[in-house]
Amino acid sequence: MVDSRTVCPVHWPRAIALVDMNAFFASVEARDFPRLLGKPVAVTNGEQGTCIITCSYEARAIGIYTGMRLYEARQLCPELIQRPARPEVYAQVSTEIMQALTRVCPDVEVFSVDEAFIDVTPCQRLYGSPVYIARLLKQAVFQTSGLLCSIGISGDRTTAKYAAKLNKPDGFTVIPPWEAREQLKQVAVTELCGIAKGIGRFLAERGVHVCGDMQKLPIGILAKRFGNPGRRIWYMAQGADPEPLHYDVVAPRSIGHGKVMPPDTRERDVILTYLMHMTVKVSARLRRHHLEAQTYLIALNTMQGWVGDKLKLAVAGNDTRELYGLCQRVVRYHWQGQGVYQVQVTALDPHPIKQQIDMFDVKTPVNREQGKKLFQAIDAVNDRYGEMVLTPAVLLRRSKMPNVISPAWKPFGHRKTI
DNA sequence: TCTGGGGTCCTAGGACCC
DNA sequence: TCTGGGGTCCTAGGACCC
Repeated sequence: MVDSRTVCPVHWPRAIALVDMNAFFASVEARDFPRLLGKPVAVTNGEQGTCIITCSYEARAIGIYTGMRLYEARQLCPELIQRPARPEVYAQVSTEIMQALTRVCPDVEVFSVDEAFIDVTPCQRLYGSPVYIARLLKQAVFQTSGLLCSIGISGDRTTAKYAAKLNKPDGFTVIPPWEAREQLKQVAVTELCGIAKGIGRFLAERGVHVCGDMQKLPIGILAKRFGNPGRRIWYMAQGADPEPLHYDVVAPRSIGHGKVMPPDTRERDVILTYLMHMTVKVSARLRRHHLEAQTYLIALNTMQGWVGDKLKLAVAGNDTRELYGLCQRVVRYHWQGQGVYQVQVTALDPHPIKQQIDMFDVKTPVNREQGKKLFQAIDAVNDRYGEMVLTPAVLLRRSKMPNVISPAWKPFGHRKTI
């Protein structure tokens, strides 16, 4: 969908592309199981998953969408095909795609498992026009993965992202930077990445509905209410988002897992078992990345809202048993028997393991040295034979619990959760 | 439609200090 | 001990993303 006027070989002062895989997980399923091609397919977390993570375009055409309940979707479309997610496969495909993009242009920001921003500005010297480079990127994705993607290209990241979703699937949308402001004029502000309900409401109350309205609003109003992000929004609406791309893999601020459980669970043992499961996952992930944390957030979502606490270990660590000890404390002191439907265990401010000289062996519930060796052995087995092959006995009953993948998974760094 | 799961960043305001 | 002035740290909560 390239407008002929826009295919001009001039050098853009700044050129940003966004590559977005179409219905990524569902497309991988269809690629690997051709009988799914052209059919309505919904991907869920495991066979038991009741929430649709993503679905094919055939399903979307019927009105099915991400986040929908499976039973609801089946009412719309009885012949809907459910596929359990295969996180390891998606992770692998994603990694290969990101590497392929990097070979075309080195300046790639991995935005999520199925999206990447590419700053193609410098590559213009090598390849020529940004439009041509975008073609190369699209080709690279297809040659590597056999999958189609949508590309948006413009002079800033927000406009590029907006462009990418204009023609899906298999889109190719160019908005030259000098046309961005004009083309956004009639676009609802909430279409832009970064403006959701809260900010959208604030803007609407001030008469700003489409991007063109933003000029009526002094930037200072947004800055006062939302700080720097507010200031950025003002520019975004005019096709001039100043935000640069971020290439560094930064250390994570938190590492956590949560799980929704049967509603109104009141059995202490069941709650503790779920917490144990989250504990095993969080601590294993910390160890895999050679991280530890001192503070953990442990919380239960009850019918009356969240209860829980941030608890500190005497010394930063990642020992499953110590962490579980914190969970027991939270249940003992913060839970009064209310119905629980969700548990959460999160390590806050994880940092690389510090080699400490334990001159005064701090009194902790477990022997740290021994614990370290034990978990090194457990992790080694699980790395080789699959997650949770070796796991606390109470979790065995639940061992069918699937690995989940979130669209926020990134192929590099710590957000690799599987 | 929100009970899927996993994250990020920012701000206001209180406590505390000199 | 009478609306000084400036700084830090921490937390809760809001907003947003895929």
